[in-house]
This record gives sequence, C-alpha cells and structure tokens, in this order.
Amino acid sequence: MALPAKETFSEWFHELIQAAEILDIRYPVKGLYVWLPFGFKLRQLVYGKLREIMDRDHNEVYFPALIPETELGKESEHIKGFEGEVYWITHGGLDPLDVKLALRPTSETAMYPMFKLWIRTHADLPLRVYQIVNVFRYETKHTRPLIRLREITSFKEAHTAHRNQKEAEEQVEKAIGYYKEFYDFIAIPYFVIHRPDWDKFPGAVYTIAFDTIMPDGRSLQIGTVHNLGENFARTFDIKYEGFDGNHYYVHQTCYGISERCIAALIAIHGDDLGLVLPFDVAPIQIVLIPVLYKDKEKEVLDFCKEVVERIKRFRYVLDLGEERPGAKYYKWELKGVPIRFEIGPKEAENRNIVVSFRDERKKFSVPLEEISEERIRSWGEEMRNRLRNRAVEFIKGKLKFARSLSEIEEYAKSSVVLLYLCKEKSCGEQVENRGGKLLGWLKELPNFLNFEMEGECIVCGGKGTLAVASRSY
RNA sequence: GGGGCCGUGGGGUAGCCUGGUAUAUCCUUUCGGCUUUGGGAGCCGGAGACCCGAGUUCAAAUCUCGGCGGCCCCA
Repeated sequence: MALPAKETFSEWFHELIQAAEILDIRYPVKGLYVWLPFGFKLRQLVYGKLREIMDRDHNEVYFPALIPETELGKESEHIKGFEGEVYWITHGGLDPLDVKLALRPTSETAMYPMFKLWIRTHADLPLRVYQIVNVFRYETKHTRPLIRLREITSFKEAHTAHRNQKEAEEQVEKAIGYYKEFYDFIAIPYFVIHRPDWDKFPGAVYTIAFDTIMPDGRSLQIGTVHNLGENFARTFDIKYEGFDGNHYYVHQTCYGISERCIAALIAIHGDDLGLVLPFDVAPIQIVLIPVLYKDKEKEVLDFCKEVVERIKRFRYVLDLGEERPGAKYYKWELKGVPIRFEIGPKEAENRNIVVSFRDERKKFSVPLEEISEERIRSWGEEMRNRLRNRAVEFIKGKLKFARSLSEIEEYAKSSVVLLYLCKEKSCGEQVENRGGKLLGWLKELPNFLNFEMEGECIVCGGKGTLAVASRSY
C-alpha cells in the first residue's frame, strides 16, 4: 500500500505511475503501455499548454504514420541514424509489399516530400507546422514507461522551412523560447545544451537539447531543437523562387518534445506520498473531504454545497466515499491534488474551511467568504513557485563541478558533472571514457547557476566552454 | 553487444533446491453485512493465482528444453 521511498527512484517511479493510475504497464508487448483515464487527463492538460504555445505561430497538421522505404532512405545520414530501430510493415494481408512501409520513427521523411509540393515561392515561407502523434522505435535497451518506449505516444514535432540560414537560426532561438516557457510553466528546471557534433540528430547541422536531472542523478533529455540547414532540402528538392526569380533551397528546422515531459513532471515534483502536480495541470485541482458524524451530516453537507458554489469553475471532487477522512487524505495525496479542503461540523458551524496544500501539507483555516477564484489562482501560482524553487534546489544538489578527469569518474556515479571542455572530439572521448555521457556544451547559463562560461579544457588545457556529462536515460 | 536473475489471485509474496500433505501461504485488493468516521479503523462472511508450449515421470508450481515477458550488471 505504501509507496517505496523516493530514494529508491526506479521502484518508486515504477509503482507510482501504476498506483496513481497514470499508466497500466501490463500490456503484453514490451515497451508499450496503456494510458489510464487519470494519466490521459494529465497528458491532455500538459499538452494543452504545449498546443497553446505552438498555435501562436504554427499550424497543426496530421501526416500518415507510414513512410515508404524509398522516402525514409533518401537522406543517408538520417537513415543511418534510425535504421536499427525502424519497425517495418512488409505485408498487406498475405502478399509481400513491393515497397516496404516504415512505421514513422519521426516524420521528416513523411513531411518533406509534401513540403516540396507546398513550397513554390518566397511568399510560401516561412512554413511552420506541428503535429502531436505516436512514433515507433524498436528499442533494444531496457524500455521504461514514459522514458524509453517502443511506441512514443505523445510526440509533439514541429517542422519549419525558411528562406535562409539567418531565418532558420532565428527560428531555433524561438523554439528554445517556446520550450523554456513550457518547462517553466510546469516548474521543471532544465539545461539548454549544444550537443556534440557526433551526437546530433541524424541529418541535422546541429542539435540543441533540453536536459533535466532525475532523482537518481541521471540526466533526462526532455526536448530537442535541430537546425537542419539545407540538408533535407537538397535531398527532397525543396526550393522556392526568390525575389530575383532564381530558385533557392529552403533552410529547415525541427524540434520535438515527447511524454518524457510527463516523466520529468512526475519524477521531479513527486514525493514519498505520491504525485505532486502543479495546479494548472492537475486533473483534479481541489478535493473536498467532508468529515461526517452521525446526526450532523446535513449541516456538513449543506456547507459543502456552499463551498462547491465558490469553486465550481475549477476541477474539483467532493469525496462522498465511505472511507474515513484519513484514508481519503492519503488517496488524494497519491494523486497529487494540489489543494484539499477539510469540512467537518466545526467548519460548518464557524463557516470556515481547513485548507492544506499538497506540497507543504500544513493545515490552516480560511473563512468561507475568502474562498474566491482569485484567491485559489494565487494559491496555485504560489505553489508553482514553491515547486520550481524546490526543484531548482534539488538540481543544484545533484550537480558537481569537476576539475580533473578522475573527478568526473567519481562524480558521475551519482551526479551530473559540470566541466570545462574544448570542442575537440578526442577531448570529448576522454570525458566519455570516464563513465557517463557528454551531453554537450551549455548554450546559456541557467539562471540558478553562477559559473563562468569559459575555462580551461579539462583534458588539453585549451580554450574550453562549460560542458555537462552524466549518466543518462 | 556480453553475462546473470526471475515469472504463483488485480498488486506484493511463501512453497521450488530435495516432484507426491485431503483445501497452494501470508499481506493487500475486491464484494456483502455489522460497526465506525478530524491522518491509512475493527469484526464476520464471500471472490480471486501456479506465463505459454513441449518433454521427463505413475505423479510437475517444483525437473529439462523452447517461446513470450520482466529485472539487474558489464560494454
């Protein structure tokens, strides 16, 4: 009944997503999981924010899930990066297909043949579209719910085309801005990191990634932004007619976020009692627990109705179940409900309410008249700030700065390691040989860190930039 | 890529090594009833399991092989 402690992160996470009814992990295919109603609601609320951000200057589209082998294989770097993990449809009924069909591992090669048809002149640019779809990857490593999946069910991928490199660059910056806004909204701290050249997206010119830190000190990539340059445009022959009547290749970008954002949300904010959800994305924002005694039930229930009148604009539950109040507290804490109202005979008599916040778990009384939409929203806002501060403190505690290669080896076992490193591949390899993966170089310093961006390379002593290495998911 | 461990009610488990007990253990869950209700109440009664397939054997949860699934370590 009790959850494993959060210190045993793997077990805690594994049991929490089931106990809190996020996913049912018993689906009989490795790496595929079922979203339960509560989990799906959380997903919809989180992705609602992502959609709101995207809808400002992207159009939502839907492309087919099947990609012919002839298109998937066109861009040589791209296919090399994915060929080991593509699921293939080889038959229609009993007949072998002339051209095999891939279940999309990502949608560049589905979209770009159409981009070629859509883009004719500079007036068609910039083109900015996104879709939220499932993608399939045949993972051979350990699959994990929400983190390493064979069917990623919630891949938000945006694809853009521009007139020149400068505009593509600007789009990369904008994309980073969208993702910052998104992760700030759910109070998840992140690092914005320029991936090493040898670890960029297959077919990209360069890759910027968002990484956060899980409770066990391993890093989790929670978003990527790629500048594709003209690479795909040349392969798929995507050209536009410029002002001068000449034809030019477009410059493209793409950027994505998957349900790993939900994994980060659960893992970073949760505690020993279960989920802790920010007010805006909680499927249930307020729970009312009546404390019923014989002979006084009517007073309490009538007062509950008055309270409900004041909070009906929010997602609330009045829990009239048979359990005792204590059992209900635990149940709704497991589900991460941000605000709890306790209403018993004393409250009914004094016309006040006992309030408790999920993250603090203190109790205090508030007169009924003070319960208003503004008051509740400000509680939600304060809670987001507390969650963010707590997450930042946690992440700072998981960071270590290494001054030597041997320190990297020592620290990487349980922490994320900061170090100065130059861009030479041989120096990067030295770091990776010490355990952990080189995530790359910080594109910008997070506002919660106080470091110089430049320093001596930990390997060769040359000009280095602040870099990050860690064991990663 | 290499190595190891493990599949028993919805969840967690005992039994397996050394095959055989008249009803497969315990906790949780769930259903009915009584009783209770301010931090996981109690009592009574009921429900629910040996991953799949083949083999060995008089007899398989237990031994062997294969499949499927899960976990851990190393690269």
